[in-house]
Amino acid sequence: MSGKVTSFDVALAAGVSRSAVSRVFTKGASVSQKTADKVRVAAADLGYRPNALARSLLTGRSRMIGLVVAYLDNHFYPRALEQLSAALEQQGYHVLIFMASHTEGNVDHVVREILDYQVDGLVLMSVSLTSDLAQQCRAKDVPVVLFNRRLGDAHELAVVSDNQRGGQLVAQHFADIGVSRVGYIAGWRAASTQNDREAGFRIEALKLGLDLVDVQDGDFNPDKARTATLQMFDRADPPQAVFVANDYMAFTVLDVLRTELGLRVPQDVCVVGFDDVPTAAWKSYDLTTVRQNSQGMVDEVVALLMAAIGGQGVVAPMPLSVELVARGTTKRG
Amino acid sequence: MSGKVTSFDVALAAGVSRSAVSRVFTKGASVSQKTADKVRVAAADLGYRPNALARSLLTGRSRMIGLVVAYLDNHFYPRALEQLSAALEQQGYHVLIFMASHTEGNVDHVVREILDYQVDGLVLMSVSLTSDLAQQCRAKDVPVVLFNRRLGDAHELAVVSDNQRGGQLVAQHFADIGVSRVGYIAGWRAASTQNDREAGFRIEALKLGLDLVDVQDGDFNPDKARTATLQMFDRADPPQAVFVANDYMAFTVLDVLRTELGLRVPQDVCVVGFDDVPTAAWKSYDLTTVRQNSQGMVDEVVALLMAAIGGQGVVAPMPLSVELVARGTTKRG
DNA sequence: GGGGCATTTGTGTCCCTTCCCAATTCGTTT
DNA sequence: AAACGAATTGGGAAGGGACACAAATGCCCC
Repeated sequence: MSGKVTSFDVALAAGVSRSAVSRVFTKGASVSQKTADKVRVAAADLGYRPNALARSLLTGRSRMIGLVVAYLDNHFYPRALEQLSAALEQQGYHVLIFMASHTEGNVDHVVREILDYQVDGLVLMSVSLTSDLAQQCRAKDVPVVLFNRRLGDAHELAVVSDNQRGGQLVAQHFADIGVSRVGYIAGWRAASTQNDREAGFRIEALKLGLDLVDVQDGDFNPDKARTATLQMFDRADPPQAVFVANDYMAFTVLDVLRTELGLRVPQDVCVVGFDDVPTAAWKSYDLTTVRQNSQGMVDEVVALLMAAIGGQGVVAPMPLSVELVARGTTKRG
Repeated sequence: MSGKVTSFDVALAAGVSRSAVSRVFTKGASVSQKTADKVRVAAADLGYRPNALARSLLTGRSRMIGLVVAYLDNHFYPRALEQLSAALEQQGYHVLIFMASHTEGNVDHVVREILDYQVDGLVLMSVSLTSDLAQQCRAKDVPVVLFNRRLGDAHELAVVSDNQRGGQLVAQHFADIGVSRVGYIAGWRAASTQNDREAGFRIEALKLGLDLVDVQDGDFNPDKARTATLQMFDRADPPQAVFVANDYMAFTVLDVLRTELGLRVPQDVCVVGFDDVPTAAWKSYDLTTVRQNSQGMVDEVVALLMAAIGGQGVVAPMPLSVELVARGTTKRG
């Protein structure tokens, strides 16, 4: 029976005006207790709920945040998504999501579509934006927050971990456990996370006198990581320890080392990943890794969004601190 | 400069009326090539894009689908989410997502909020709805599709696999590989998937003369699954093979068997899961499992939604067929 | 009881588009 | 060239609700 109940219907039933109804559902509006009750009864009776679209059209705020996410197969992102969604819901925002995995390179197209829905802000998880479109977002006053990626733009809002420090920690850990010949399996070369992790690792390795035997490209892709691993160990003096640019690849690396190459971890070779996804703690992998504070990153993203939407000038925050979690894949002796 | 560009601005710039502009952006409207060009140039010039909210308000279609998803830590759902999102995007729909993991029991509240945004349809992934709210959705003419769960309502739209057949396949597989004493670690007892899998397994096990030594509750929760496993194997004659109600728990079961109980899989005990999530194929687990055709399920969901939105009467489809994928955890001899 | 102030209420116009309908233009036919 | 049907165009309304403003009511106190 309640096909389309409008504020007018409720007003009629409650014997008040449309605005009275509106005010009852608008926080902080001036309504007497008596009318509020009348309206609320009538509304419940008719099953009325304000039309969020109509409201948004008028207020200019949709209370929707657009989210573009690329890799849900990397376990880091489902968790981040879950946390982000929860944090935004708590602020009364909803998430309009878009999956970019299959739309390689052409994220602009989908971002524009999301923008059509008048989202109040945009979060990009490991996805880039052309500076042209970033410009448009700024013009439309839609804040854009990058999650787990920097592009290097001057006034971009990016939330990242201290990836360089993470790489550094790995090198130190290698030194601590007494390995000297090390290898690195890189992520996607265009990603700031990859480059920062590598830089930190290289610099610290050099400082500690570690011998970086080999570096291979893994592209944050398990298949590539497999090839990279085979390549890296197809030599007389393979590394004693491998740093893999993220956990997702590290799992494959471990599988290849054990299953295809018949090596024992950590006795024959040590492995360290990056992210500390839940799977890393599973006993079959028990992977030593650098933990990203994903909840902290998400909180920072939300804080940034809220501030920007509120019209406050915001600046990109400091990189979040990371910590090395030592597990079985580097337990020697 | 393009703070808020409306169709009026474009009309002015192109020297036509608002309606002309609208028609250019409405597929299948009658516009001459000449005006279309003029408008398009002006629009591109000003950076104009139609306001999806205003459009929806008028047309009564938002081209948004509400999605409520509970467990993103179970690897089955990120993949399903990715596929669903992709399939809907292809149909020109967008996904308004809501995470229910933390909002135990009270999904009604969030569904109502999503409904406020005038979504054209609703997908619930392993989440239930009170019949009261389901009634409201029907009244509002918003189709609700259940993914991977049945509730048993007469005219509910549910997309599920043939879970009973899946349980049956597992029992047959156990018989094939020559084990007779078997165990079952159950999922959440209120879930139709759990009950169907168990029923199929029990019936076929009985038929084949397998001895169902023990059944423990795992609640689809790895922690519970750990306890369940310890319990199940704390006896003189433990099962030779265990069927676990989903892969997500099965991984933990494998870890417990190997690490905590020192058992060899498959030599000492065989394990079979359900879902065939990507992780099941990873060499460290190499888990025998029942494959759910997740893409097929998603396609069915989308087809159902599109038909219902299009006003066609729709009925719940047949359960999708499953297949047993034999891997290392049941490779005996 | 009336003046003055504060609170509550209703009216009107707007948010941005799409759709309906009437009016105009175009192309074609006899 | 007139006439006619088809295609295109612009004006006005509506969709559901919020906000500004003016009107009305309530309240307190002298």
